Amino acid sequence: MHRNRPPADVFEAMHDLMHVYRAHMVRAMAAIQPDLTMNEVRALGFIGRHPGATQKDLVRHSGADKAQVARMVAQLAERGWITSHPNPEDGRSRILALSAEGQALQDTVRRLRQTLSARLLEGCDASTQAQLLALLEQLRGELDTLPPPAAPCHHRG
Amino acid sequence: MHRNRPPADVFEAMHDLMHVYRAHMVRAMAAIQPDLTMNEVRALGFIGRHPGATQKDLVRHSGADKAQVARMVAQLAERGWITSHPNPEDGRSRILALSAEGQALQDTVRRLRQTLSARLLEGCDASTQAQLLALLEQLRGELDTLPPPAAPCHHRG
DNA sequence: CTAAAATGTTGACTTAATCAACCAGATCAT
DNA sequence: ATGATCTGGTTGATTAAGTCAACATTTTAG
Repeated sequence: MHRNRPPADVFEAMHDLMHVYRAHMVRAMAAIQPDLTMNEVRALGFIGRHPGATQKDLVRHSGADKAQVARMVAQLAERGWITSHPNPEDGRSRILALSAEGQALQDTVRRLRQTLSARLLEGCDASTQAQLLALLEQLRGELDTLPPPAAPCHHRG
Repeated sequence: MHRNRPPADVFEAMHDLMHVYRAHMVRAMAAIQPDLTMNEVRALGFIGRHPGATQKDLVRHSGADKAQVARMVAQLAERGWITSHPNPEDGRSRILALSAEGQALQDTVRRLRQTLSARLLEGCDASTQAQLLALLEQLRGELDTLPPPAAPCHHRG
């Protein structure tokens, strides 16, 4: 058991890697902000990366149900991490943005993640790192060109 | 919105990629076996890859609660995907293995995953693919050397 | 103007995950 | 051996997460 034989394909390897990475992040996050889910961290990241985004965008990106996103957003706003202003261009939707505290937290998370990834990649030279990153983005680009799935995904990640 | 600016670090890129990949897999799996969770698929994969594994091994690998693993295993056995024989070397534990149906399903899943990954990687030459795979495994190896997290992770993957 | 679609919100419900107590088989100390 | 302790596994209760359907409001199409 626990033979750790090499995985058969890229996704299996990546999945395993993400699993371990996730565990590390969860642990580190728990030390900083215990009452913050990984989903919430991810939502904060998206909002920070996409200023002016609306809830619908978050729904599309996260793949989660819109009801669930609504609740998460409400809670994040209630806890002061994000703001949610009405959209002047569309009376139905609301524009999301990080609050100052949310921005600070987001910076902390990003620093944490970069520290972890730097620690991982310190064995590789710069060109290998760059190649890996480029490759990952290329892969995602190709995945996006494939017919998108109709069913909502469970995500968690 | 949906600017898709390049992610800042490897994990963000990998996370996004895994997200899209996962959605594809979920969709494909739903067409084959609608009543099968990704967690269950992953458990089947682990059992298939680690013959003679016990529930404890699955707990350690998946990071899920042992109660949850017990329930999942029970359900998988009830549905005929796996068998669960008593361990002759330890009266408490039970040895897990794929049934014939489970093995067949596992093969289907593996083929599916490999098709998807092949489709993704067809743009890369063989050496790049090999390098990516090696890099991923190296990264996981390094992650494993870091102090393991105490808290159980939510996984979903 | 009306009909249909889109965005969010809410409530009821199902599923997954967590926690704690527990049992039986192993381990260890004496 | 005997009892204390530990381990793998099971069960029940509780909590969190995710899903589904109905609704209000606004926008868009015809």
